[in-house]
Amino acid sequence: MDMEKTYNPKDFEDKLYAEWMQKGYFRAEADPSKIPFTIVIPPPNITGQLHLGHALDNTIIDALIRFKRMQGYAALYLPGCDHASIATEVKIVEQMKAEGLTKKDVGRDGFLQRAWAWKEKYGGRIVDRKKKMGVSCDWSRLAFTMDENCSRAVREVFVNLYEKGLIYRGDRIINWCPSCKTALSDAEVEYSEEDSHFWHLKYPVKDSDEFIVVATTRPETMLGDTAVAVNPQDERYTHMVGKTLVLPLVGREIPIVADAYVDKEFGSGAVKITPAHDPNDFEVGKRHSLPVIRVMNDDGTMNEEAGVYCGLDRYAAREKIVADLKACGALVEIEPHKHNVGHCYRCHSTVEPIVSKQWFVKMAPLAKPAIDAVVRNKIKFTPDRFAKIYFNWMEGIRDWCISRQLWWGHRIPVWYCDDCGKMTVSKSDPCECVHCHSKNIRQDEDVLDTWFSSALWPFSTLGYPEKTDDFNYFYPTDVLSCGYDIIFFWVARMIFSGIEHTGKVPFRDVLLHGIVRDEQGRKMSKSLGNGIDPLEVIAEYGADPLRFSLVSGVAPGNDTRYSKAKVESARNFMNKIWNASRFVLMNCEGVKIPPLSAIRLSPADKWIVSRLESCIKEVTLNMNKFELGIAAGALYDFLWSDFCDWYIELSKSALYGEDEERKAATLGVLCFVLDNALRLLHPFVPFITEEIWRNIPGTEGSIMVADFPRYNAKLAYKKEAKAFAAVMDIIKAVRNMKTAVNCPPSKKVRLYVNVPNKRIVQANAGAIQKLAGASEIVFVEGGADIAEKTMSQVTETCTVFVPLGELVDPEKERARLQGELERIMGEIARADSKLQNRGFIEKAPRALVDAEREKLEKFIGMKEKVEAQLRELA
RNA sequence: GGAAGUUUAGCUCAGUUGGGAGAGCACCUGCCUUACAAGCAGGGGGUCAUAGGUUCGAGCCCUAUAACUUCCACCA
Repeated sequence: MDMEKTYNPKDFEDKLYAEWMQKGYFRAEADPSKIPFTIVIPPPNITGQLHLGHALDNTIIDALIRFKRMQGYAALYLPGCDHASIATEVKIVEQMKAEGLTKKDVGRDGFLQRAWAWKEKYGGRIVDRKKKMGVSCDWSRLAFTMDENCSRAVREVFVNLYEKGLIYRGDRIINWCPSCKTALSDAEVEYSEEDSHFWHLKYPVKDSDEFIVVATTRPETMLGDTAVAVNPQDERYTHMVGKTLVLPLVGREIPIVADAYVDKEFGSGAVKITPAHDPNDFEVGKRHSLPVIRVMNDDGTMNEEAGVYCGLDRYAAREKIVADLKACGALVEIEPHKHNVGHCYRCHSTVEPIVSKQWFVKMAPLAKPAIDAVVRNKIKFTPDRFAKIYFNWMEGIRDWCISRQLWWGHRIPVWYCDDCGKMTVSKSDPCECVHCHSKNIRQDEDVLDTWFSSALWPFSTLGYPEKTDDFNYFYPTDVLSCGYDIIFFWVARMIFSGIEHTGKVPFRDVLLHGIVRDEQGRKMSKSLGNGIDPLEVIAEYGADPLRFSLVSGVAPGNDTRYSKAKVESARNFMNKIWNASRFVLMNCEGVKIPPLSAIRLSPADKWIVSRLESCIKEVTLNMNKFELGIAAGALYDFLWSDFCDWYIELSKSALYGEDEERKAATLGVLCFVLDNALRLLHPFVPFITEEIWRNIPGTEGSIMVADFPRYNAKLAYKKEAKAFAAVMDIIKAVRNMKTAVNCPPSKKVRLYVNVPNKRIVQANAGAIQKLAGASEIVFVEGGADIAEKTMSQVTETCTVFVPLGELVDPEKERARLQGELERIMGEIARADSKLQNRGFIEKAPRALVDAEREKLEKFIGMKEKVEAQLRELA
């Protein structure tokens, strides 16, 4: 095999992806002989740029999918994208604005044409770009929230909910975005604290000198006041309840009402009531049958009810009203005040609570089973602390406003009859009113909240409402992975929707990850300009390094920081694997490689095989626990330290030796370990593992569909691995001593070794000579039987002596040994104090106490040996 | 107002039923050792935020405090 000296992902990533596609490896079939494993993608917006959040999510999901696929599951990673009603509509409006056009100019059909054109152009692009990440999505099932099937599911669900009385239409206070000119759900409002004021206003009592002071943060809403409320227990005001106030500027007569909602202690204890523009006031208004006077238009300007202020923008009106109030003496005080202001999550305009006729989903009956499902562990959150957040939201949930005054989206399947005035709610487009059979029917102008269709994603993409084979086989899905920032928008709504419409929970596990932040820990955002385009990272470093860097060091639910240094470190790891493989494969040329079962394993072989098995165990365990960061870390350590730094180096004496059988055996072990390691690693870094794996002698086909390694207890070789430590200790000791005296590593030295297990040292003499830079190894029983002056190192398994020669200063060596002695004395003191502790002896597990005794003995032995060395030097 | 998370080496972070503090990067020293300088070998560096408690034993469990971050609520 011809391998370049450095890892160059460009040479093979695209090529391999095309090949996987062509071979159909991503396709998941409803195969009764297999167990299904399904993950649906969190559908990206068709407006969106691919960002690192997607990259993280894609990597996590793809790693899980590839892991399960290799384990023999029918693994389906279902891709798609979201029409993103508001976000897309905003983009199209911007696009038209650039051409000097408005929605009105192009009309609904013209607008939708543009939106679909946008979807064709960009929707495909964002999904396609994910291919660069190496994700093994089943592209034959690519879904879109507005495609035929998803739209059918939306209608089905809407009508069913309506018929059950769980969808209703009514006048409620909703969050209104004056810029997007649509209603928003509670979840779509983001609050942030802003510096503002309390304006204290004086409302005079009719035909009296008395007055009441109220305070407001939105003085312009006073035009819509229809009462002032006080607490019924508040003695300051009891005598005034029932009296009439005259609203300044407007002159409207409004009552003083008593309502327990008012907090006596807060402010003046009197609250102006504006039922049309405040949710609490709306409730108060209902209780007291107050008129609802809306003073604002949909675009945030004041309407005819505002009288002289009509036509002014809400903020201009505020200024003028404050000035006028001041002029007429009604303004008592302006007090600085910080308060939380709601903003549209798409355009960030300040939202206005406004009374409006909208469609709602009644949440209480849906929330209950959705809570139960998590309580009874039918759905498990990872990390489980997010279950609490979920409960908290679900338990306090209010009805969901689902109608949007937009054009791009699923149009509400309700038709109004111009003749009888009744509604027809239908899964298919009706041609007449179901009540009076009139043909004069008009469909509701509004569309549904984007999240209404996203909520159905795990089943609408699998064929629902039809009971298709796919639906029966792949649903419920297994894991839902996404960022914790969309628990409310998406996860919670999928849970109650799945339960309500399919009778089953939509997934068994919710795996949440954090946000990918920039190097300084800031959120990546357009305004900061600190966003990173994954495609640029891939172009520079490759997809595998990006994937590995994203996944290493992450824990579920935790935010993670992106840095170039991390990607570089991952790239270096890829390069390391590349070169280790190059080394193995180069040496394999022209050699018949025996299978592991035909090899008589050397101690070193058993050691690395043992390490491999424990790595398999750890990786598998952690993948199952969704601890991808730990699994990736275990692989990094195994491959770099155990395999490259130790085993490959150890293997060289055999590979460059004369013994052909041993050489072939060593290559057999190298290939065995490399093969397994690559398969373990494949879910994280699919490209490089595939590129190398298929060149390993004995492998066939694609690593994508190879078996994931299984732990084999017969290959654990625990005892042998432990014994092998003596060999490694000798090598480490010699290196250590050489460094301590500035002796070049390449300088060959004679070794004297005192070790109980001579056999294992003898068997690895070649490797020791090579790795430690030794000329010969002489076994001794102690320092005394060596004829020359030496320096020495005592390890847990052996004592190693190296002749001092002329290079070394005996004084320095004495100092070094003295330091060593102190360290050992410290260990003895630590172990001894533990063993002197009656509580420890009596209460700690027996094995632990025994281990501690063993350590103590060992250290005492080491101490004696070091002291002997010091005497020798004297 | 309620809740959650974080606090461990200079930096970024691991630390899986409590049992001798870890990695990467950075730093220092020495190496072009025939896979790899995107490398090899060796090394320095941490009262695990603070204060109590439980325990024979606490980075880990409990309580309180502090700082930072986030989510929810929205008393005008």
